[in-house]
Amino acid sequence: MKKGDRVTRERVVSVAARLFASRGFKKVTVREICRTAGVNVAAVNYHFGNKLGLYRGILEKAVEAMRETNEAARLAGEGRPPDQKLRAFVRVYVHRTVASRQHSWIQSLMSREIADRTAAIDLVVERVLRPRAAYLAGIVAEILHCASDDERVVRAVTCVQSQCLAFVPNPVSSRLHPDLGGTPDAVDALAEHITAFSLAGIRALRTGRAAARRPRARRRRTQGRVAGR
Amino acid sequence: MKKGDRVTRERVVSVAARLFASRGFKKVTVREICRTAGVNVAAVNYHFGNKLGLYRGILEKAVEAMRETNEAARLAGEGRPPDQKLRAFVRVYVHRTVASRQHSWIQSLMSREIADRTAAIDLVVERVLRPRAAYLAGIVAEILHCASDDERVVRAVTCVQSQCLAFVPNPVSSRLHPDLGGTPDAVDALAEHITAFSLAGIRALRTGRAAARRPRARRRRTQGRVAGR
DNA sequence: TTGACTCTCAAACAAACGTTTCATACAGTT
DNA sequence: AACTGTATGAAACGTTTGTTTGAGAGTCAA
Repeated sequence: MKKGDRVTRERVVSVAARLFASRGFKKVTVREICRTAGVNVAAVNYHFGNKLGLYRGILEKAVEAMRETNEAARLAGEGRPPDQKLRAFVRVYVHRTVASRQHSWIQSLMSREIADRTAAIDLVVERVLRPRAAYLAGIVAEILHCASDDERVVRAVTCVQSQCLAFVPNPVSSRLHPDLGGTPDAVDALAEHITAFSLAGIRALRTGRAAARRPRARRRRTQGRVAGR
Repeated sequence: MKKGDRVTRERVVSVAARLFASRGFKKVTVREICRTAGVNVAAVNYHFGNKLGLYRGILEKAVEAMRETNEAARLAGEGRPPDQKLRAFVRVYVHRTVASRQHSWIQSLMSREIADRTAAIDLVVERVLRPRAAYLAGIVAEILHCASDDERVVRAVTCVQSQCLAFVPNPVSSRLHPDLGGTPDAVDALAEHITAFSLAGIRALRTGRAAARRPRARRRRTQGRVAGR
């Protein structure tokens, strides 16, 4: 039997992406991929050289999708004041990563890649994360009226990104909270929450007003407990 | 040759904890653990039943250490006003997770567990994460003058926790930023940053002041971009 | 000394793994 | 019809995997 010229190849990619995302590179076997896809075991080696070649192909596909998300989130706020840029970015980003079933496998794959560093994590950093961080740093710097490489900016960007990622569904979050609700309105509310929280946090860094009502005096009293183990 | 009564067992645990944390359950072989520990291959099966038994033992050790961190972070702020409680919690927590070389393997193991859900992730959720979330929820609810199960509280707690975790060193963060500096002063500054950022964010949820200058009008204009792919 | 018990060791086991092989089937070209 | 290049199939390959085995070394008590 012959399936067609590229049918097998795409079937394998589709199945493998889902399986790699949910269980990782090592735990998924070539046999399982091929059985699920309904193709022969040799298909992977024929079309992709070997198992790692298949994984790399999927990783590149994920990177491309993430780049598109970056671009869309950037365009959504183009020409607006910085706080609106941030709001637009968070909104698009959260919609895609938290809500979209279409992109959920990417987040799983990435969280695994961070822990496993199986293959080229550098590709993800250079083509996705660094540009994204740079864009957000520009926004934050504008709000704070300071340079993009200011220590406060770098930290604030990390905080904003971490908050967006904190709400992507995973085995832990689904166990901690009943359900976050995937309806567009709920996601909008979530995005607005993150934006409001972050904007207030960023602005607090301007004067350090909320930072320390009792700036230094407390420190010595709690210090002893930290080292305890 | 005989090493001693419990020497082998502890050597295996020590080596395996490090290896599992850095490369995951499936990728680490029993042979490698035993070779590194300088013991026989059969030692794992003799002392722990099988490979999974060894892994579970290590996981329980990690859970116990995390519970201690929770406790220490809670005690550090006992009897203080809520914002000081939060500050104390973040300070202890960040010191242990971000700076301490002693606890770094735990974070690696957990981030892997979230992605892999190899074994009892429920144990971690029930005994560590849920109590921690509940404690933080109490603090936030006190600041916001509302119930602990308010939607804003749940979200704010998630945001605070995500910010703390965002600064634990991992392959991505070390590639994005040159170095966060592990000196106690730098960690103190980081903890203070997170606290200031979070407190401002939480307080912004009281009135929704910073939340939406242009509450709803913008939504329709950006909506089209979200779905784009 | 004897016996029971705990622990370690080298060797081997069966299963699962990624990969290779080779025959064969199809489509397009000459 | 004959040839060529591409794709698929069933079977097998050599390795690595977690685990088991059985002999033996060490310790303690009687």
